Amino acid sequence: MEASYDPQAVESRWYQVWEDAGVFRPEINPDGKPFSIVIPPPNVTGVLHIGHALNMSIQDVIIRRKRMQGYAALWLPGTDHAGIATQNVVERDLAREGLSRHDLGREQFVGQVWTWKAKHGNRIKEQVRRLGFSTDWSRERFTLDDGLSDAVGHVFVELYNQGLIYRGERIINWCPRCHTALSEIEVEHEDEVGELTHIRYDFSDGTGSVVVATTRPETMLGDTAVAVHPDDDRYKDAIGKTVIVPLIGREIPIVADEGVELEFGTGAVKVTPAHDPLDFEISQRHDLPALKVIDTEAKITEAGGEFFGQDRFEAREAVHHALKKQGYIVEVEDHHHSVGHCSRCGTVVEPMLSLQWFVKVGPMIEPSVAPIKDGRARFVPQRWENNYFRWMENLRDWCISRQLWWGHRIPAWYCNGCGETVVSVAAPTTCDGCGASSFEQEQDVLDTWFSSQLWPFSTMGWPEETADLAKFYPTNVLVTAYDIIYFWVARMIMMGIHFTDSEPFQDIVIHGLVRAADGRKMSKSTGNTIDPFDIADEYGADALRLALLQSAAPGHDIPLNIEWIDAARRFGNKIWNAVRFTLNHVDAGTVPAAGGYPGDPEPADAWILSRLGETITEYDRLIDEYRFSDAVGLLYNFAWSEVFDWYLEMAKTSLRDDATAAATRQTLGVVMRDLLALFHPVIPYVTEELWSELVGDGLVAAGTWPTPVDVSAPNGMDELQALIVSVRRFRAEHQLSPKRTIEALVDDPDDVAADWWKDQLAAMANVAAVYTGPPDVVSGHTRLTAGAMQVFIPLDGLVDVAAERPRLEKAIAETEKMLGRSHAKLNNPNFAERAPAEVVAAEQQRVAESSAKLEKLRTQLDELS
RNA sequence: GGGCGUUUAGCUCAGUUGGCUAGAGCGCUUCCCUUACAAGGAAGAGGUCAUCGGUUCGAGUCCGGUAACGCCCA
Repeated sequence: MEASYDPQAVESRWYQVWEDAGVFRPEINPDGKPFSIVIPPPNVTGVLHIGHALNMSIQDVIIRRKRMQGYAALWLPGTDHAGIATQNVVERDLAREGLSRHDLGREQFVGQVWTWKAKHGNRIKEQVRRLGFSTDWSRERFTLDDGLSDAVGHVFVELYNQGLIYRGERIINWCPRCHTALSEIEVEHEDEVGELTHIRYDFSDGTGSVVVATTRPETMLGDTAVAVHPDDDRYKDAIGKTVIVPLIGREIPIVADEGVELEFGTGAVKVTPAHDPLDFEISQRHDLPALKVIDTEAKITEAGGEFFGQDRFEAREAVHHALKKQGYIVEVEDHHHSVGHCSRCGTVVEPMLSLQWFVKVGPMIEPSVAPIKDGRARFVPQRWENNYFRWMENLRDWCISRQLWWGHRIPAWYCNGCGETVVSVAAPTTCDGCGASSFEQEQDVLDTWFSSQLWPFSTMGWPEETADLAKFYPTNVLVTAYDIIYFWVARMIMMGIHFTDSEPFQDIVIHGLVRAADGRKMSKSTGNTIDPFDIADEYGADALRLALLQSAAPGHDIPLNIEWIDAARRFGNKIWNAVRFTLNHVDAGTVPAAGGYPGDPEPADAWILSRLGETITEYDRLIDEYRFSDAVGLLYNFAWSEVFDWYLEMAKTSLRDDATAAATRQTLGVVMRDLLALFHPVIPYVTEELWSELVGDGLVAAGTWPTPVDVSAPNGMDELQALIVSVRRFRAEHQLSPKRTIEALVDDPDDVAADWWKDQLAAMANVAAVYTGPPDVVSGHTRLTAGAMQVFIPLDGLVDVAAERPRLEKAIAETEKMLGRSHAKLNNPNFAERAPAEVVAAEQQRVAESSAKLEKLRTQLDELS
């Protein structure tokens, strides 16, 4: 083995081995209980970012452990087709050649996208492998696969037949750049400072005017009413009158509607039904016409008169200018409001009246909330369920049609004879209405989320009743960041309940977003992204995974600091070297893959085995509770602070003695082996490599999960460790070289430690101890205590007696303070009365210990002089 | 405007049934190249747990108010 750990060499070696051995297929544990996770499918156009790395690191910990525990564990990978994003990418390529998708035509364009996907779609797959994630590639899925597409068609037709999908004219969010409708959640709202323009609309009878306030003056071109609140005294008399739209000259009514906010602006609002959702609702209630003044290019339509053809923002200026010139502008004030942007391209979305397909969500809300309410499925951490409930309660019908070519084409046909709409998976042959046999298929495709909402079951073959579906659905866990609870999680629950009569997963594990070290969101535009593959190349995939998991406190964002990754990398080197040390004493490949604990361990061996058992129990508990940060922290500290810093050092002493070496060699081997197994789900590469050195039999990836060892710690270990630390501290305070052996007398009146620790004290603190009991004359010694045990160090010739004084005085002061605190507690009658007995007992114990210590310290101070 | 979250060591963060003498990593100080590891070891300094009030024998932890910051929704 190399003296230091080289992640690159190790991490390129193992993935293929795992795959070839079929480790990632549930079939490796044919008799195991099924356990399944479906991956949140990344976007096929994309590259994995550090958020994916976190998301998948968590899933890998869960699934690798379950696999080692003997479950038939399935982690199903795949990607989604990301309608807009993918189409955009290919269109961009075309644009470079001066072409648009319309030059190619639909069929050829879609072919081109498939070609692109074949060429670049494997990138993600390679990245997933690079980071060591143990997905079952034999079950990889893509949302546009035949099977998944069948599921989409089936669901669309069913929902349509159940009256839960309809086509209608509604206000939708239109992206003028992507040229498609967007759903509410594809719109990102950003606070912006705009202007609230107050415009005067004169009554047509010349008796006065009302002033309306708007953030979008250009939409006035499409006004078909002015609305006020029915309870607004200011406008009581105006209701029923008509006003003239400035610049346009159209006469429009003033209506009373409860939807108007009394406090906003002047209390009177202009109503533009074709370009504002609220206005559209008002128009429905008052039977007002909707007039489109902005087209799909975000340009003013002919209805906009002299502004025809202008871009909407240009028109805003122009309209404002014209109004001002003609004296209609009463006031302009700064105004903070939120403006919707296309989540894909950042363009300001245009609310627009449009004929689209919608899912009627109302009837599905209650059934989707129920499983969370009654605990059949749960969010971890639980607080996310509130967000879920709130969102579900406010759910509006979901616009699912997209004016794209890349995606599932809507299975609706329009009869060329009578215009009848036929919804069916296969193209209809004859029209029921008119008997015609010529149909035109709907041009639009479905929102990508429409297919990914089926992911947990469509990937397993649904609606076919496949073996996988029977065995692995519903899945056990879903792991995702909180930002797509609405987009995705809620819809999967909705569809899972509706179509499979089962919640698609039991535990919904929500994690945070990985942010830049300064806490800001990572984004390409601010240029503060960290590429997980750069990290993997420089520090190793294991280091990245370890750092992410250590930081992954449930549901909280993670500011990613490169120092953490560096620390994680150093851990790899540390465990590497610990195994290297082990192999100096244990023959390579001789440690059994499981079991093999010594029957008669030496004291230090017994101690570490007992601590190992406790650690396993706690580690299991924390992972079962999805507290990955705590779990990994626990194991990390156990490995480094206890196994490496204490046990390996104590083992050296035992290994030198033929009488004790055998048990320690055995312990060393199994403890290191179990550590590798426990760490494997977190840092799979280095542990697999070290396993191959140490165990030489099978793969840890297909190994057995350790179970707690039934061994008790020997008496006296705590005291021994405390004494060693005390001696080292004494040495440091008095600048005594570690090489200088300290002579000491040791007293162990209760015989807590027998005499096994004497060699340890010598090796770990360079103390030549004589085990005698206290010296005849204690004066001139300093005394280090731990419990009942004491070490007497003669100061003569070692340190100036006076130099010990400050140390003792400080220790006395600290002990007095502690004693005082304990006394105060115990003197409080309520404490003794109301606190649990064990707490009181512990406090009394503490008093006893502190008193004894204090007494010794005081005696010692006297003895110095 | 509504909701949620955060505020703990110089920095970034843990701290889940209230018992803490409050932890980790990095940074800092001192010593040590001891044959697993200097990508290391040993010892140490550093915190009135944002703030005010309440509940309790006991509050970083529970409740209420305030402030600052962040996120989501309107």
